[in-house]
Amino acid sequence: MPDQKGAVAPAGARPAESRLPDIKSNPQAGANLLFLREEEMRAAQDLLFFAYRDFTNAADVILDELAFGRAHHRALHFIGRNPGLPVTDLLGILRITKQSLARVLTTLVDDGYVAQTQGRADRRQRLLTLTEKGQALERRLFERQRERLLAAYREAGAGAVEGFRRVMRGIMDEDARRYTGRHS
Amino acid sequence: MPDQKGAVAPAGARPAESRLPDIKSNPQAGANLLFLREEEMRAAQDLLFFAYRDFTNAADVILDELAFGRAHHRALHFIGRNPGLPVTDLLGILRITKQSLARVLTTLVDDGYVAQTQGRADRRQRLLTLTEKGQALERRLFERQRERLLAAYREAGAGAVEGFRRVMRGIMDEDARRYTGRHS
DNA sequence: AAACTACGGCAGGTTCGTTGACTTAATTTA
DNA sequence: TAAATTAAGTCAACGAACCTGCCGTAGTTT
Repeated sequence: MPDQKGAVAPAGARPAESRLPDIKSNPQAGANLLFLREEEMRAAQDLLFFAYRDFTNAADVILDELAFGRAHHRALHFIGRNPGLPVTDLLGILRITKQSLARVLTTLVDDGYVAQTQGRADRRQRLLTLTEKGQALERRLFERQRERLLAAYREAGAGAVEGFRRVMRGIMDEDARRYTGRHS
Repeated sequence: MPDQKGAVAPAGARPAESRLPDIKSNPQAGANLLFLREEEMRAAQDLLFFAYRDFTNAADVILDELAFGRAHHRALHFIGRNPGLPVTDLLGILRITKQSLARVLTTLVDDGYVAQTQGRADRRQRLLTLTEKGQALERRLFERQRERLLAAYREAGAGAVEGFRRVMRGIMDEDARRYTGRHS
């Protein structure tokens, strides 16, 4: 969408003080700008849908092998990234109910991918960690997504990546912004 | 993650030709760079999860009112963006089965949000469009996501938005890249 | 001692995705 | 023109992953 403004208010066609499009003095240009804004927002909806769809899809081949779903992958990812995470915190990250998490967590623990250890400070807590088997699986899943991401990052360049990060963090909730800030 | 390279190879500590970290001559720095890369990729997984989670969530309040789900929203969005879209094309965009789509499409048509017209060139086709009621609903849903997105765009700035676009398009599949290119 | 919290589990329900088989109508191909 | 293919719809059955509401146990806080 390059330089649509120029098409609406070509330089030299009017006195100097109205070279930039002005919504008040030129309702036509204002409407046009609003339209561009709107199209930009809708295009972003597309971007989020397709990028998320294809990114998550990348790991599905491996998950299918093991009869696991994406919920299992999400749990593995966040436990791997936060060793010793209490169940309540994981629930807060995933924003699902205890029962939904229990279903995937039970199978992950039973199959030896995730270990639970009693909290020292608060013995009610079950702190979650990946076993070696769990780490190995998480790594396999990660590798698939990594390829895709690495290619995208390399192609886009460092500046684009920084912009990507800024916009993505702006889209998410305040608490998620805080959480993602901890890691960087 | 600013300027970690400087910490590994401080300027002036070595002859000029090795100021930039070199994986071959300095395996320690190489391992460190690989680690940074990996952490960067995992951080991106977080970004995609949280941004998508909170972005899609934004419209849920309205969907709940009408007893619709996200599948309905996705259909409304892509039909609204592509008036006269044949069913097969919509299936290709959403990457779901005919039956999954039929379930939401039937209710959308029955409730008067979506209209089907017979294709002129190929009369087997049912071309999908939003009715006025459908457009109004799509707009309401869109407004919720728009606020969030607009704030993120405004905060991040135009350069960051361009970077965001580049990375997102890099993550998605080839055909999705082609599709998203059509609109811009 | 009472109230609260962390975790687990049960019962039952919804949304949204799946496969497979079959029909109708229209188009394309041999 | 007959046969094959395609667009769309439909039925039955299933599965993944979410939900609410309720209860129990153990540990912590007030």
